[in-house]
Amino acid sequence: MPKVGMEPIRRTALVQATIVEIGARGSLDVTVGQIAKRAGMSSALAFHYFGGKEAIFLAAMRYTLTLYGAEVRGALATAEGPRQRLLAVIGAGFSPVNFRREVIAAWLNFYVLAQRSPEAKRLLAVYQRRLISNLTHDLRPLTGERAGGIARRLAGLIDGLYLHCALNPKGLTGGDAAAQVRAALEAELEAAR
Amino acid sequence: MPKVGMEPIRRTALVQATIVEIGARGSLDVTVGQIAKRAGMSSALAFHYFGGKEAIFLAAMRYTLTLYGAEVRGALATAEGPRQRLLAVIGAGFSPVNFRREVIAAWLNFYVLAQRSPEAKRLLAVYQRRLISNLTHDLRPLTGERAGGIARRLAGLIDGLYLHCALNPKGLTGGDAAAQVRAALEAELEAAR
Amino acid sequence: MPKVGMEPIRRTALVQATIVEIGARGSLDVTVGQIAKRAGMSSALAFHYFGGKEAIFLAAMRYTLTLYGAEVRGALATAEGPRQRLLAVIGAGFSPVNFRREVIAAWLNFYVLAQRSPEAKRLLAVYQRRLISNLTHDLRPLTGERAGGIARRLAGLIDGLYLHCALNPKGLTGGDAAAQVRAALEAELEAAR
Amino acid sequence: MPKVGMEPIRRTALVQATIVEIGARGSLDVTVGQIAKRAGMSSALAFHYFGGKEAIFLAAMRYTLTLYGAEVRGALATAEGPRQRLLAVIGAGFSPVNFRREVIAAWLNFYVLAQRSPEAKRLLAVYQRRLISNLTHDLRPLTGERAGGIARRLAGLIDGLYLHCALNPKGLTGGDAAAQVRAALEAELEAAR
DNA sequence: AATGAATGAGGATTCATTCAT
DNA sequence: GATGAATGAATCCTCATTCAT
Repeated sequence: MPKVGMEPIRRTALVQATIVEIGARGSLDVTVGQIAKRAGMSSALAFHYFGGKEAIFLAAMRYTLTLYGAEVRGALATAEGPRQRLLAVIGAGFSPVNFRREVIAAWLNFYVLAQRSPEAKRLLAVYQRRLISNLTHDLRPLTGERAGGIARRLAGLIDGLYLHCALNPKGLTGGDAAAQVRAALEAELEAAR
Repeated sequence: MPKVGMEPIRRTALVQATIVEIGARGSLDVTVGQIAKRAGMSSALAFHYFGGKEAIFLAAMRYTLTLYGAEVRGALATAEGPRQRLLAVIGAGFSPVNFRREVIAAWLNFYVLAQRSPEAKRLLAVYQRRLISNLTHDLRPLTGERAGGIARRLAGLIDGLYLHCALNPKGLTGGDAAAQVRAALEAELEAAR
Repeated sequence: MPKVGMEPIRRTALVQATIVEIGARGSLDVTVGQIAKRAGMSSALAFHYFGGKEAIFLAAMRYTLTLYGAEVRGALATAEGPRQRLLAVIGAGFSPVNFRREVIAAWLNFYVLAQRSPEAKRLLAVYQRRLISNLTHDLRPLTGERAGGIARRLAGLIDGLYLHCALNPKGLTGGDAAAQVRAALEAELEAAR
Repeated sequence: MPKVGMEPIRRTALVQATIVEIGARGSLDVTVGQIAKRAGMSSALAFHYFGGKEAIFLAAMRYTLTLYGAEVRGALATAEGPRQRLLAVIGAGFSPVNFRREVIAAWLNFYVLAQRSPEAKRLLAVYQRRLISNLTHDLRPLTGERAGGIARRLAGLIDGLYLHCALNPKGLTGGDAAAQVRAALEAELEAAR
């Protein structure tokens, strides 16, 4: 029963299905047919809306990064003072929305995608730059010129813990991981005092 | 002209070719034909020796992990005292042998492989456990019961920096990365004092 | 904004777009979507008017043949005497209207279409019969019973020169080609004297 | 039962099957699967040996042109004097080997292929050049400076008659067609006298 | 030991065509 | 009258894997 204005609905369905499929199979070896099926349509329609598999992947990346960005902004909105803001930024990455099994697996595979897709690379680079920039901004009042280095280390730790969770989803909850990053932050603040 | 005793030579050639190919393409989407060609033999022979593509990948993982393990042991052999030993463990991961573009890309893809191959997962888990165990062992005399947490954070940071290098090989040298981990170590030691 | 009486306009637009597309791509591997797009409408509308791709092609053929026929009739209208009439028939095929790159390419592909479509075959056969009949009619007063053979040869030459132009549009202008046919006519007339 | 040295056999089988299929369907809309099936192998093997559909088509063209060229050379070998040689060249194109339904249909489609494939275009151009050159060479002693024009007209007529036969295989035998070209030759010689 | 030959299965992509609005 | 939505059926091409030699 065809209708008008389906495009955004279909696109969103495909993007979400893509993340789920990548998460389920743990790799980008996902067929457009699988994605389309999970999204409840034919693969031909997926091609119609996205033009190609790569474009679907990139849309899924953008969607994920947008979700993450929204979470960060939301957390920052209510945070007061640098310390609270740092905790907000850290917590956002491990919030239930972002720290789901499939999303984590998708992240991992976005790094793989970035190896061959310049646009994917660019998107990840933007994410990293923003994260480091956010952290640096709020570390500066607390740690002065050390802020940049600390931010880089915290960002590295965050991504590393994501990697560990991609390997062992059961072994490390989002709360555990966030606690680890907070502990690292405390240590760095302590050392910078 | 077939020869005897070729097996180990062929296997090694294939394993190294596998790492190079994964590095070159940035993903596990590497054909057995490509690997075999780079190793200078027919794909049929690759199958003869390994029995399947998965087995080739796993052999490449074991090879990489073995190399890494040897580097760690070598560095530990000459290190004296916990602090030196910690620096040795940290440095091993960023030594020129291990911190090469293709090896880093291969590592990333081993995490992907681990999503679908239990054996790959096991190998990576062993690696992580050993790393954390090594770090904990030498952190204990310096930080007591905090050692476990710190080790986990340092391990996470190490893997996270690998991830960053997989994304931007030019932006972060092995030396830079190692310095970051050492800085984190210093901060943790400072805070634990 | 739908209007009434659009049918003939739409049909003509589609038919002309078809010839242009066949000319541009040099083959019948033209999608209905491409044709419809060039004609400024959706492919669904093209189906609405023609019922199928084959019918669009056949309409394009009829259009082309009609144009050609009109050119011939127009040239004959002012020609006086058999010789003038022969030159008129010959010239019509190489007139600027018919001897355009895309029309020539379309002709070639109509021969291909005729291999599988009986209707296309019929249309081309009618064209050939008329051409030979026209030539024979005016050759008779000049060459008597030899007229039929000469007509067949002139017709063959005309189509052969079209073929050569389909291959190398730059190498042979319409004027050159017409001159060749006229030269052949002169030779035949000379020999028949 | 795999054997060694199959490549030339397979290639030839595919090339011949290609001509038959193009002839049977009357167009280049032939699937590699159909060709491979008729040649008695899987389509994967066809790709293995040729690398792509286009390459199969081009090989079929080269095969056809080579066959034609051999026929011409064979006929010229026993011909004495310019007139005999001209008749030999003319006859070769309509000999039973070349003037078969499927070969004629293939020729037609090679012209279509030439619209999009530069290599196909080149091959046809070489064929035309050789034909005209052969004819000119033997016309010169008989017709002097008129030779070039006559050769071009005869070549055009030959290709045109091929086209007519592609349309109506029953209506014009190879013998009829050859007779027409010979008649045109006589007329030109007569007129040039 | 080594490989050329061979294929089945699968996957991205295209497209003619249909249909509800 | 007109179109966006939708898909089934191809089709090209790839690739892991097997096998006879």
